[in-house]
Amino acid sequence: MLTQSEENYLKAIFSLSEHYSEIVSTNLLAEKMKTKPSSVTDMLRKLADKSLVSYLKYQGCELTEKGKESALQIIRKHRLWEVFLVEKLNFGWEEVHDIAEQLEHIKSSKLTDRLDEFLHFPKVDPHGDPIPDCNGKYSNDQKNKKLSSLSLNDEVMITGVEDGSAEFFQFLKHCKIELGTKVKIVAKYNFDQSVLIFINEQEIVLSELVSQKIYVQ
Amino acid sequence: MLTQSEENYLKAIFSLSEHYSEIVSTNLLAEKMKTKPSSVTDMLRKLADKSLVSYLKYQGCELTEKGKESALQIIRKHRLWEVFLVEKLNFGWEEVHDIAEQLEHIKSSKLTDRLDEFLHFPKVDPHGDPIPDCNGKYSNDQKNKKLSSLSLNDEVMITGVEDGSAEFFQFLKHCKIELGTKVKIVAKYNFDQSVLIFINEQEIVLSELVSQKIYVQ
DNA sequence: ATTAATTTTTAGACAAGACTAAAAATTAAT
DNA sequence: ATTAATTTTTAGTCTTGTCTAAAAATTAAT
Repeated sequence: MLTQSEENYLKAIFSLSEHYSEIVSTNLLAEKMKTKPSSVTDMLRKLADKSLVSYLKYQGCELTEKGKESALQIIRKHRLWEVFLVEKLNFGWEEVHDIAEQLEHIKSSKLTDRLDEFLHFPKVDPHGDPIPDCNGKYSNDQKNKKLSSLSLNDEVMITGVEDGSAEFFQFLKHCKIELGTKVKIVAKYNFDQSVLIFINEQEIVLSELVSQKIYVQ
Repeated sequence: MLTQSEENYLKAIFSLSEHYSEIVSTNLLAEKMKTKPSSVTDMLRKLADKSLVSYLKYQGCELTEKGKESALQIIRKHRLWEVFLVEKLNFGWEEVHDIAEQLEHIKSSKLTDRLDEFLHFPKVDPHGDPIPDCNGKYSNDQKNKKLSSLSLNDEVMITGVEDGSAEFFQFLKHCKIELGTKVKIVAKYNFDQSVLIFINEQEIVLSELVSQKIYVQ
């Protein structure tokens, strides 16, 4: 049985090896976990003892198959609860993360599977991230094309956003940028890589940073 | 902010002072918490430091107003989640307790209130226990008359059951005893205080112990 | 009213998870 | 190829919540 802390480490390692490299360094993990490298070393030993990560002193760590499976189950729970909070309890995008962060640690696979069924087996969470099924399988075609990569006059639909700060979500909310919203590229400015888009019957400018955090299809 | 352990102690003290006496002894609390009296003493100091209980060495403890409020909020969450599990996710009586035991520690009063609304402000949980409102107020008229106190030919409806073991709930399920089920007393046997009841088109005998754990109106 | 039995508290220890400061290993730089 | 800078680990400490064993207080019994 995993502690909450162990679960959080697994999730962090999974996320870092997805976005950076397979092997995750102690310092990077410490930064992600908002803790000290020495604490990370301690925890990596424990996770290695439980065969959840392979860990070599001074080399970094990597999830084992068992570790990956555990991580995916936690991610599954996190994203299902986010769907529940938004769809059933009318929470906003920006509010759900912290609550789901708590709910993801509830231990009952029966609860998870019943929740999945109750929500009609959603494929993505409210940010467009894929939800692993009960076997940990998921497809990630929702979040492969960034808004920043589009050409002039392209017309697309928003399918996801990068995990961001509450303030970022607040901004999206203000612009009424939601999953499923239709967007057209009206202009691209090379001097700062910002884009002018037509969305919800009006035009708005998105900075390069923002346009790289929005996924479309 | 309370730890999960502190919350569990508050809940236990609340329950014991309801069922036994206002002032709760260290040993009784230790038994309820399935821990040692010395651990209880340690925790009572902490809770007293936080003004959640009043505690006098060798005398026992009692919840303060603040402690009572906290306990009621935890109980509110526990019972709302039980309703959710039974009503929305089709769990059985006997399965919900352990999961609700985890869910009750999720910290977000907004979540609790939204859940309450989503469930249409239920007054009682699946066992007939009253659910405190967001101010901690509740009425306890559902669980004041025991089935064991009825007279011959009385016809009543089941409004609650005592908190019991999974095996007890299994037994109730087997007899199809649910909240709202109609019952008639067909016979009372003085030699062992058991009762013969007519329920769901058939007659069954309930032992004294069982009939004392079922509430009616 | 002493003694005996019970209850409760103290003292000291342990595991988990975190921290600081110092040491060791690795990587980068001249 | 040494030295310097960086990264990572070790050693020792702290807090929370638990435990055991022993001491102190309370209650019961003769």
